[in-house]
Amino acid sequence: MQKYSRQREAIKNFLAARHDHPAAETIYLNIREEFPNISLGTVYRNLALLSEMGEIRKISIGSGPERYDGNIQPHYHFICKCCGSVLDLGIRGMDHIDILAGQNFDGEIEGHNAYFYGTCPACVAR
Amino acid sequence: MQKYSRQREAIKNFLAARHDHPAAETIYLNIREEFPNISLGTVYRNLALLSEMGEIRKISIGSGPERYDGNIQPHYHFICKCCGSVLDLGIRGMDHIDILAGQNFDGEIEGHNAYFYGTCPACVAR
DNA sequence: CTGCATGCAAAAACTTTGCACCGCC
DNA sequence: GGCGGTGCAAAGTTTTTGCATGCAG
Repeated sequence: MQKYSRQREAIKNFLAARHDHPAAETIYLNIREEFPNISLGTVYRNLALLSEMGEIRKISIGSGPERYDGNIQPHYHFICKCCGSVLDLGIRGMDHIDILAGQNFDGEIEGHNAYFYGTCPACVAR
Repeated sequence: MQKYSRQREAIKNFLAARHDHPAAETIYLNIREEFPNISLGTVYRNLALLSEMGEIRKISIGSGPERYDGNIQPHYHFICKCCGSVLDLGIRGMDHIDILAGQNFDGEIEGHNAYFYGTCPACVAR
């Protein structure tokens, strides 16, 4: 059975309040303001636990450290090639792609991971 | 200017002949049969070069080491949660998703990365 | 009390890099 | 011969893990 932990709670709350998809290191540095003794190991352990429990989402962006998202509603991400930021995209009508993918495939498709890349609004303006 | 290198050629040919999307380590172990003195560093350097030149494709599968694909034709991948194998999927009609993604977004979408996951035919049978 | 969670540090896993030497052009 | 490529090893980056101690149930 799992026990309550203030550290885990703090990590979860921190992620719920952010929308910039921070990496473990960033989370660590921020949580440390509330728990000066917390260790990076604990942050990683709790991020793994929370994402297994489905309370947060782990997102791989192709290079660099993994990012974490407190928003577990289905949505997609956009990665700016220019500044590296990770933005949320609200895309509708993409549920069918699993079916599309399964059409000439004998295995069982459960789902997919996808992200888009390009130049974000801020970098386009610059 | 870039020079010819037998090692790079061998890596490229090796990838062209495989369809299982090997990791750098696997490529290294195999190329070593032809070039017993080749180093892992050289393998990584050439994989980076080849993928920058667009002669091979680097594919991130969410966890573990990066995989490499000698097939540069546009196609998608399927990752088996059971055995970890990476299979090719021939999916048609997914080009529109970049447009879909750009509909409520002010940045510029260049493209996307996506992979599907589930249970592969071999693991379903088992 | 019992056992999961933590802090700390060491280690693992993966990839990159500095440097002297080698070999393509 | 000049310069990019290689081999080797060291180091960098990100993540995991062992262990003694702490704290929730």
